[in-house]
Amino acid sequence: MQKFKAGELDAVPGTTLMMEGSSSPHLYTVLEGMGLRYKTLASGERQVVNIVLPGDFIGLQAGVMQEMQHSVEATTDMTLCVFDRKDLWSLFRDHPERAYDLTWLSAVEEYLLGESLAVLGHMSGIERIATTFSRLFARGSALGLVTGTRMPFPYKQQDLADALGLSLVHTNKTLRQLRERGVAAWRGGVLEIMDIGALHGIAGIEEEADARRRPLI
Amino acid sequence: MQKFKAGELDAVPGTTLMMEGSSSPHLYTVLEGMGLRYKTLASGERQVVNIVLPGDFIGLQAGVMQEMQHSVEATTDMTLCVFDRKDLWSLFRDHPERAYDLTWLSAVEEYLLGESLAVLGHMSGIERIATTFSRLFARGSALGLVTGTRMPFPYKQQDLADALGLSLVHTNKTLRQLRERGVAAWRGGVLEIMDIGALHGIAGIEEEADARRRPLI
DNA sequence: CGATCGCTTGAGCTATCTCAACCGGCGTGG
DNA sequence: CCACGCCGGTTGAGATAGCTCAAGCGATCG
Repeated sequence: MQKFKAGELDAVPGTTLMMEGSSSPHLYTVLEGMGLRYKTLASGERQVVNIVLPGDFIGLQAGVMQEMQHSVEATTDMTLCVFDRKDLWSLFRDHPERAYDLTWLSAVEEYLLGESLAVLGHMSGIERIATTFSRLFARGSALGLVTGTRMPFPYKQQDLADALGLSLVHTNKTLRQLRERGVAAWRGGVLEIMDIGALHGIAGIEEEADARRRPLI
Repeated sequence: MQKFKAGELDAVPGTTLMMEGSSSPHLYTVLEGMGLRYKTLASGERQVVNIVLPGDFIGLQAGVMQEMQHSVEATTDMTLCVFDRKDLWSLFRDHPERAYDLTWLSAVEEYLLGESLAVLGHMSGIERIATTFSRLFARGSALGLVTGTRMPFPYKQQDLADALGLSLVHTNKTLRQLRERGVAAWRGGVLEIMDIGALHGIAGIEEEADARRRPLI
């Protein structure tokens, strides 16, 4: 995509990269850092749609639709690769293989959202957290963010609560349970998986290893 | 897309058009009828991801990823326009404007899933149902499915429950509430909106039409 | 006519919510 | 350098939305 790259952007924690309802002139690829993608509801509450990690593409919606339907915010310092939105069409015209990749990304995104939907729709608090930790850890592994049993997870409990549709209080108490049971501990921005078998057990993952799942990312 | 059309397919109620985990040789556009898109969870429960209406595209995931991550089933008789999966790449190569449309569709899909996520994450039972009815009615209007205050909605209560992450019993009791309050009644496969204002009120839609779309600072 | 299916309703149970308070660390201003 | 205020996290207690179990009902079908 070199010829589409318009520059690089450094963002500090708290920066809003995309605003719900607006139409950004830029699209981004995350090179470094972590963020959050979220929607703000009529009630003022926040639904975290997903966690943004390196490699993620930001702004496809704004690219093909009129405007973004969610906001994106930097949680840590981030480095982003910037593209011009207006180049998007020429990418489709001149680089079909790139366009194909983009659509693939979008399909993966859709897949992940479907998974999340199932988590919110059918799981208890502790199952939601365990599932989230498990998937996050897998993603983190693929990205080389994992060191031994730990990976950075620089969010607030409120962020996780908003992602999982749980109250802050209940999230906190459930995290404590996982900690006391020796399954996983999340403190000081670091997630430590102490017993991945137990974690999968809680998450309802039947340890089928690779029988079924192909690496998506 | 004429030149990609490979044929038409008629499906009877209950037909599985796409199977989770499989890789279909065909993609479809819905010409007529209604269906359901759903995931089956490890626990055997079902998460309805969304409702399939005429105009919807089915199978993009199978097209660009290895396999489908959800199943699609016909609820009523359906007529579908069939495409060959192997033509997908040539579409990107030779018809960028079509490829662009496809990506647009995918982005819209992602948007809808994000909305659903917010519904499951932050709304009470009655709010979920009201929101769903409201959105459905809007979609139905655009498709010309609405006659006066009614539109066909040929599903089971269990389907709605599986979509909204509620138990069947609670769904039933909540539907009764809406009926008794004179807001909406769903019987015999027909959804009737009796008081759309009240419906929006419950759904938390503030009737501001277009005023809302500019919270830019 | 029995069986099945979708819908309805009742009753009790509990996961999760809300309200409320407190605690430790950190940054800022006096 | 201290004191204060704020933020994120922690904990307790009471309230409740929604769950599960269980039973009954009417229509449709073979």
